[in-house]
Amino acid sequence: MSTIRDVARKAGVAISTVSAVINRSAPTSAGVVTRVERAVAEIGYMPQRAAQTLRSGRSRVIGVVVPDITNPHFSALARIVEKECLHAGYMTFVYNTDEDTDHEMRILRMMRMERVAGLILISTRSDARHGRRLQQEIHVPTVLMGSAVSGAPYDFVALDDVAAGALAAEKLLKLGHRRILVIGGRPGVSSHTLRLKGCREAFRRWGLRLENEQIRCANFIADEAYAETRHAMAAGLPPTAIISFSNFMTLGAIRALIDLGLRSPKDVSLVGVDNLEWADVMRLRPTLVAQPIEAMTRTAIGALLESIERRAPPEPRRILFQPVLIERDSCAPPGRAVANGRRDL
Amino acid sequence: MSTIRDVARKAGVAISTVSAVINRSAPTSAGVVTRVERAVAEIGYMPQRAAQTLRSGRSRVIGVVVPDITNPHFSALARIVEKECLHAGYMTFVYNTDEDTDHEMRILRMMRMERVAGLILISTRSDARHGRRLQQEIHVPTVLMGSAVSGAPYDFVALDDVAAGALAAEKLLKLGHRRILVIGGRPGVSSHTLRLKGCREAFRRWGLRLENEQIRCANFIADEAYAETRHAMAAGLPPTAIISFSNFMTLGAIRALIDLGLRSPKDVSLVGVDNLEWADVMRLRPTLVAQPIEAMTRTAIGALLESIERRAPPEPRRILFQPVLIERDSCAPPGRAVANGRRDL
DNA sequence: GTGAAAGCGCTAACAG
DNA sequence: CTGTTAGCGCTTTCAC
Repeated sequence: MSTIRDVARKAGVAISTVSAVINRSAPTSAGVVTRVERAVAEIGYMPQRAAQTLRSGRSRVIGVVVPDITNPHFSALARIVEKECLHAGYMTFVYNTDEDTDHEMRILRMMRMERVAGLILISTRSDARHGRRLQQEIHVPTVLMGSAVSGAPYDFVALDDVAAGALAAEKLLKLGHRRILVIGGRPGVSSHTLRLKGCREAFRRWGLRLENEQIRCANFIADEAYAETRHAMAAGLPPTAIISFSNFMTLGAIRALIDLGLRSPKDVSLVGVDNLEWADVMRLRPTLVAQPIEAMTRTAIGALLESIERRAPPEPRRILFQPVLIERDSCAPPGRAVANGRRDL
Repeated sequence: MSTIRDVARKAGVAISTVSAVINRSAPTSAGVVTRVERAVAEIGYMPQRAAQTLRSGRSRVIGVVVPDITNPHFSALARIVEKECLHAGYMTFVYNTDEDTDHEMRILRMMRMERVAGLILISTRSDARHGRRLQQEIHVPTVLMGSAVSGAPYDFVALDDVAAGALAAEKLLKLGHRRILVIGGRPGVSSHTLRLKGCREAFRRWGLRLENEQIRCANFIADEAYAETRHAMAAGLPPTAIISFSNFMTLGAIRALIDLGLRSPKDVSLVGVDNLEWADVMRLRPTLVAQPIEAMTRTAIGALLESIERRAPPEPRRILFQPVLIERDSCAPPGRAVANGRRDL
């Protein structure tokens, strides 16, 4: 593997000139540039990142920490981050927490060892104690996505979760549903808490109350949502409608409904939060509250790169995006079938 | 950020001793070990990877190059690689080629700059010219997955594509289908070519011939498969069955069939290659030829780590896994509906 | 076991 | 613009 010295020798210039040409870090004459570039090409020289990083103290790598890359929501996010970063000359380390806080910490420590230049973090908890641990582990510009963390001084880019919860609940309330089951995520995660808050507020606006018995937490896991749905529908007085707080849980609920031989919206209505790419080929075409994932991610990475470049960390910003209701076939007034021109389930 | 000197000073030992303790690279007494470890903990010391890499010439990072992380097949793969690598003390760089050969080369060059210790590569082409370019760009142990590359001296771990193609075709042929449309991937990619070969062989075994008009390449892209399906089904004499060579293309075909108001297996049968996690909640529950993705990936990463550790690159191996037919509701004899106890479409 | 010392390849500062 | 130089933090000899 050739070094910068070889290039300098070949091009007949000084080492520092080669460095200047490569990094455009000092003015260079056109003639020198071409000579250096030719030498680089001939030798097949590539700067050694480890040496650059060691010497400069900056790493040109951004860490992306997500719950589960297998979830289309996060793989879409990772994809966008990768592209934007590449464009800005950064590479990305993508890691999964599996929604496990200890593992999150372990990954953050690894990221620190790698001296990543910045972090995009979808954290597993939102409490202040977690915020403190985060600050202990993180020493680089960071933007939080998805769920906020109390007291953590980082930019936060996410869906307006209160609005999302409200949108889902309103849709059902308006149709006349009252016995609504909410399949929530995980207590302690702001996206769960705030969506729930949105639901509660919607109920209140209708002069109603969302009772605790109507809320079941499925930890954002499809199988748990499946179990909760089956259990709820088997009860003496089953819900007439279901709200699910995430894509995988919506899928779990759909599977449960199908396995029970229930139809939607005839037997039960359903609204899920998060987009589902192939919703329209499903037996039960769910009405969904979608997030503008691309815009959100671009904004996040933009904010991150900005705070990396000008090294002074600013006042933490909170940037919220509005959810969009995408209507399909899973909602109708309770207790009767609907004829909307589409066959359902 | 503290350095190894700080630790040495704090623990009252030599720098080289600290290094020996951390890397277990030389015998050390128990007393020294505890003293060093306490010092590390107290200071919060973390070795700087860039310095380790620079000095040792080894990087502890493995590059993973996939077509599209958004495809569940590849995100599952990435997940498994990440976990296995972490276990072995490696990190992973995951990058998307977007099925673009130039971009693949660009990524490989980046990987080289990063001095990755090894590569898991799902390449975009299989021809010998590509094999030569690969060898120019790659200078580390590598294992190819998914599609082979002619003349490239790397281990290859994949599905037995000929068997997969044959399995799909046999299933349909056995039911009596003759007008079968094959929605292929991309010419020049071995997974496409070999699956096609499998189909051809199956036809031959039945004394039939798969005509070129029956084959349409959709480049592994859902939208193109959608278009091909719509087009084929609108023809004067539409196919009675469809074979799709990848998960996204199967989804595209399903969407097309649904949009056309066609039912499966009543109007047309369908077999797809690749698993589809949520196949059972789809309007059209497709029979699929599945790959044992987890076993394949574990094998690949095992082979890679092995050739990284003992540095002599061995004879390239080819390890093939057998496909498994997962039957659902999308297959029946041509020209008549089937009553199998499940409602379809 | 210890301590000293030589770089890995690069950047950045400096005097010419 | 050039050439020289001093490290960045670590691993790895080597003599003790």
